[in-house]
Amino acid sequence: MAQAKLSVNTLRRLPQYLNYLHSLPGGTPHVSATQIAEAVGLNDVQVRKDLAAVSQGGRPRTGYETGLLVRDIEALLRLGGPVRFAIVGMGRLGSALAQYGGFSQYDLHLAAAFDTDPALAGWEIGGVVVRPADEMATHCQKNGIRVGVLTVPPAAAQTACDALAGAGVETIWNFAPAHLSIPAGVRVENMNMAASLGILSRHLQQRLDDTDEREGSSA
Amino acid sequence: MAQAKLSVNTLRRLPQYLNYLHSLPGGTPHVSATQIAEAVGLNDVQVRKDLAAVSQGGRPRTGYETGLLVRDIEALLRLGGPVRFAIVGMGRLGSALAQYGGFSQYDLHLAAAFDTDPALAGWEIGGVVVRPADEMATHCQKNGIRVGVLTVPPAAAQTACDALAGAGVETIWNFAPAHLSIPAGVRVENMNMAASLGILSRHLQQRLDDTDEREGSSA
DNA sequence: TAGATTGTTAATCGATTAACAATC
DNA sequence: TAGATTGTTAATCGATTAACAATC
Repeated sequence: MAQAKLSVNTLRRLPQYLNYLHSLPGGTPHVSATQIAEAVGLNDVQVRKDLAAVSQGGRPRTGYETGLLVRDIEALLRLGGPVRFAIVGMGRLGSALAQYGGFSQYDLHLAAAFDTDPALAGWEIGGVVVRPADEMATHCQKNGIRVGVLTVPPAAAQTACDALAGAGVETIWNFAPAHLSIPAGVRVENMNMAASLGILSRHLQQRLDDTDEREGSSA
Repeated sequence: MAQAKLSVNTLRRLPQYLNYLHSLPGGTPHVSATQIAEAVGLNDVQVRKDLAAVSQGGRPRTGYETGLLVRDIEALLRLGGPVRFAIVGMGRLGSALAQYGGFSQYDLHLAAAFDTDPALAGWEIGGVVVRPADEMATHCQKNGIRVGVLTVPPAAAQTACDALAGAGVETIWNFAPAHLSIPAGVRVENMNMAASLGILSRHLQQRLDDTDEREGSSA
C-alpha cells in the first residue's frame, strides 16, 4: 500500500471513524467521507485524507464500501499482530482496566498483573493471576510482554517504572500523577486523569483577562 | 497578565511540568527551563514559551522561582474556580474514578454519581451517594453540575449522553467506546482506553511497508 | 567581567483547509 | 448528461524550533 506516514492525529481519529461505522444500521453498503465527517464533527477533506492513508479508496458518487473500510481501519490499528501487556498496580483502577472488555478489539491482550501487596497475590482478575512485583522480570521476559500499564500510587510509580524497564518492557502507559525519570530505552506516555478532566472542563483555550500591564509596574 | 491564548498542547504540558516541580527536593529555590525541559523530555524553548504564558517570568542566570512557578501553573489550571462533576455509570471504571484521589488538586469535585441499576442506588462511593439515572436532571440542576463523566457500557452510552444533555451538562468525557450523536450545546470528548493503548503500543507513526503497487493490480 | 539563562523575533515544519480537476 | 463525491495540489494556519539580543 505504500502508505504515507500516519500522523498521531490521524491515528487518534481512526477509532472514532470505526465507532461510527459500527454504529451504522446492519447492511449499510456505503458511506461517504462527508457523512463520516458530519457524524464525528470534522472537516470532510480531513476524513478523506485520513481514509486515503488506510483504505483502497472510495468511488465518486457512492463513497466507500462500509465493510471494506471497517476491515481496513481495523487492520491498520491491529498492525504488527497481537500485543501482550501487563498491568502493574491492581488497585481499583488497575482492576477496572484488567476487567475492561474493550482491549481485544485492538488485539491487545492482558498477559500479566502485578502488585506489591502480598494479600493480592494469587487472586485472578481479568483472566490473569496477580503476581508479586518481584516476579516481574522473569514473568515478562518469559511471556514476551513489552508493554506495561502503570496504575500504582504516585509514591510507588518510579520504582514500578524502573522494575518494568528492568523487565524489558519498552512502552509504559503511566496513570500515576507523578514525575517519572525515564529509564533508557523506554517510552513513557503519561495519562493524567485529573489534569485531562480539568483541561476539558474549564474552557481554558480562550485567553485570559486582558488587563493591560504595559507600564510594567502594578499597585 | 494579558496572556497569549494557550494552545491545548501547552495546557497538556503544564501538568507534566507541575509533576516535575513537585518531585524536586524540599527547598529547591530555583529551576531553569532547560532543567525542566530535560526532565520531561522536551525542547527548552518550548518550555520557556509555555511558562511565559503562565508565570511572571524568570531571571537570567537563576531561572524561575520554584514556589511561584508551582503557584502560577496551579492557578492557571484551576482557573474559573471549582468544577463540580458527575459520574454516570458506577461500574468498575466509574467506581475507580469516583475513588481516585487526584481530582482535588485541580479543583474538581465529584458531586454526584448515577446508575440505572437499582441495586447500586443508595450506596456511597467516593463520597457521594449513587442515585438512579432518572434523578439526573433534577439533581444536576440543583447542584450546579455542568460536567459529566460517562462510564457506562457502550450500548447505554447514547441514552446516558442524552440524559446528561437534558440535565444541562455542557461537557461530557466519554469513556464508552461507542459513537455518540452529540446533542446541541454539548461538548463531548472521547477517551478510548483500548484505542489509546493500541496506538501507543504499536509504533504506528512509522509508515507501513513500502511494497510498490504502482501497477495497481495484485495477483 | 564572562557566561548562563531568559525572552523574542524569524525560520521551519507539519497539519488543516480550500480550490479544483477527475470520475462514476 | 448532471451532479455528487473522490483525490490531489496549493494555500493557510498554527505550533515547534532556531537564532539572537537582553540581562542578571
